[in-house]
Amino acid sequence: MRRYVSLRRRNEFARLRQRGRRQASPNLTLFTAPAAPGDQAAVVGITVGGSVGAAVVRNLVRRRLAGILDEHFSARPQRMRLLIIARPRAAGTPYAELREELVRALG
RNA sequence: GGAGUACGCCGGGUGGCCGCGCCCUCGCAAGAGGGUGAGGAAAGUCCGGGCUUCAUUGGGCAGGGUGCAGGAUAACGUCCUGUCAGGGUGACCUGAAGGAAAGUGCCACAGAAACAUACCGCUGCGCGCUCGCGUGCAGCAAGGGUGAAAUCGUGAGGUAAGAGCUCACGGAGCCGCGCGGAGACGCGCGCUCGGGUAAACCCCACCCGAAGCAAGGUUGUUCGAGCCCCAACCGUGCGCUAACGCGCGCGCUGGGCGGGCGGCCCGCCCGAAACGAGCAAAAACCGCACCGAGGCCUGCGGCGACGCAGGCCCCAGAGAGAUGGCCAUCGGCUGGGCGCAGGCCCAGCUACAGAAUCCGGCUUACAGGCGUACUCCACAG
RNA sequence: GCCGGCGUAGCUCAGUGGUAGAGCAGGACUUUUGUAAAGUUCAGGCCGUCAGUUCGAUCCUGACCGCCGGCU
Repeated sequence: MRRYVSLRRRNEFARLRQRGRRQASPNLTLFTAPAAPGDQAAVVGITVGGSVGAAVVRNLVRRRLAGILDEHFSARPQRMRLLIIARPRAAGTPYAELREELVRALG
């Protein structure tokens, strides 16, 4: 079972972008907010835009980020809302580096 | 052995840890077990179809596409076998390859002239004189020069000078005839010998209704405009009149007006059948993931594309979107080092790329490797 | 996913089968005590890339590349 739930609706993404706390690092931009009432686990959205690369590259980045989050939340379950936006540089960043960056950002 | 051509394929294997979608079974549930899960291009969206909705009584115009022949196919701009032209020593490759003696347009600059022409010229005759030039008329298109292109090429004859004017060899054209071929076309004979451009308009032949799965279906609701007008005759009803008749309404017919036939016209239909606009909409289910122009194997027919028959198989599918991440090891290729050699060691590289309605093609991207057939060169027997 | 449109000077855009332009911006000069404005003048482009048709392509045809938009 996955350790987090996906954000689904367009307006939820928009709300998190506007109201969430913003945090930037070389490869990623993060928006975080406290969990909404009714959330059973962390609610996460991952955005990988067209500027990152072609479909194969975008899929790889998204899967790596999802893998890191899964590992992280299974060790330390957390209820929160999170939006991760991959920046273009993330395409060429190795897995270990990406994991370190994301884990540090999550605290 | 080297260089190359064509066709068909593969494009990592094994193991460990942590994970994901869908389906089935069990379970009240949390969950557990089992099965299954990207490509040759899934890409670009360039063609062709299936499917869905709209339109459909028919015709025309406009528009778009294709363009050697015959065939294959559900269809195609694709494929196959040929023809012709061009390229290559060759195996083979490439070609939007109908029509320019239907018509119109365009062909810059240069050049006399780009469509029918004569600048420098050549020749004959006449005249003039300063006696080798000028000029008039007639003939010629060989030479010069310009251009991408100047009207068959070369040689000989011929002539005042010349010219397919004649001859030989060669080239081209369309028509006619004969022969061969299913045809494109080829061969022979006769005839003719004045450009190019149709990926310019165009002509000819053939083909095409429009949109697209965010199509569309099922499950609702609100609003807007609109319900028509005119008329001689005819029919009919009502009213007035003693009656002839008159008036009004309706119908039929005709005309108008409005609407529809997705670009236009003819023509047709309708006048309340239905039309238009919005919200719902942040939704669910279907379409849609088992049955197909399906895949694999074998046989038969065909030069081949392909077709037919039999057997076996069921083969990804969501709706923020699964098919992954990390590690080890074995491979593969390239380079370097060591070794007589089998081989060993080190380093680097291990591609292009990710289904969303489904098929058939085309095009583009791609580390590296395999197989079959054939060609040329070198060497050996 | 499906369907459209556009690439010309640093920027915004014309253009057409025959030597590629305009405005703004830039350089130099004139004018001014100086600056601005104005005027004169100069430079800047393989017309997105690669093939094909043509004597000749920015233009016509095809394939790629990049950018922008619409459809629930």
